[in-house]
Amino acid sequence: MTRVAALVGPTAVGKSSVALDLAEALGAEIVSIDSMQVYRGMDVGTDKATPEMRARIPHHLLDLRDPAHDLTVAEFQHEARAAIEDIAERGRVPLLVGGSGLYFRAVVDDLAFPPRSAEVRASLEERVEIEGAEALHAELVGLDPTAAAKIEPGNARRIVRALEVIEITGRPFSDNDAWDRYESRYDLRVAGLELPRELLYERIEERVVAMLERGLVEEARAVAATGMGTTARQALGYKQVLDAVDPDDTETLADEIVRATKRFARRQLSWFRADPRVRWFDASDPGLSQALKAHFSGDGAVP
RNA sequence: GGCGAGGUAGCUCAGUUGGCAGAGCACGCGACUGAAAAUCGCGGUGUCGACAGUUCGAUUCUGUCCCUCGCCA
Repeated sequence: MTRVAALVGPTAVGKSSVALDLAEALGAEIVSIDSMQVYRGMDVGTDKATPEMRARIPHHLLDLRDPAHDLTVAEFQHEARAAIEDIAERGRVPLLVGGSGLYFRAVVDDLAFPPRSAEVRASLEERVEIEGAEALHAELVGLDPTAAAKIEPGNARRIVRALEVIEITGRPFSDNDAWDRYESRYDLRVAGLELPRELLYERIEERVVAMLERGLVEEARAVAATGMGTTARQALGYKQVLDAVDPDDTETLADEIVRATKRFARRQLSWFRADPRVRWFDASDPGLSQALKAHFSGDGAVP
């Protein structure tokens, strides 16, 4: 089995800089597990690795698409696995670094993503409009009770997807039981980075201010001018810039981005906390670097 | 100093013809199957400015005081 190391955690804990040091120590190359850094031109807002960092350690899965063209989880899964194989074949260690929970599991676990159908989806979405999400949820209860039990009746997005898959594949949406198993297809070792909440929030605030200073507003407008798909369009920071009522009111803008980012960080944490494979490390610990190296190069005496 | 408006959750405010105080946001927790930086679910917020009076019962009515804002001087 291919040996894979992973570093996960919420935004702004300091994954990227730790990753560089770690990659050097492990003889690793970095595979970004980030749903937004795959878009070209979205650099300051996604805090993408700089050219200097990339020169130091090769980074994969960055700048895969123009923002106008959405990249799906399934495509990401495919590309990331290819990168992992490539790195391993060259005798180096793939180091996965990022905070996109679904993308992480898509790459590392045997999750299958049934195809999509624009027509089926469109008709389902129309029905949500007229009948309401609850009605479709009721229908899902009849078709796939297991899936229905796990999806809230108000969550139109997930209900639509479940019904779409059932219609396309003719099988229950809940068939994909790999979901609950947390069994990686690789010889995987995961480290999670965390910080006391207050500190994490402070760092988020500082980071947003820094992004604004580095020209987030200009970047967002430039990218928007060349076109943004639905996915890129909702990226934190970009969305707030583009939706701003008063573009000159930087204070309100910064405030909104900070709030959204904190909310996001919480959701990231709740995602990774649920993964039993993650071994947590305090990012403010002076001995962090040492501890991580020990964790990844040790011979498997992991919890 | 006079007149007016107001003081209720961390914030913005709603409300109670007198009967256990409620929304949004924030915050905490959770779910997560081709948009996931998405989408959705659950949860607690409290001397209702202070003191006195009326009342079985006052955040609500009355009085005094304090504070904030606006206008006038």
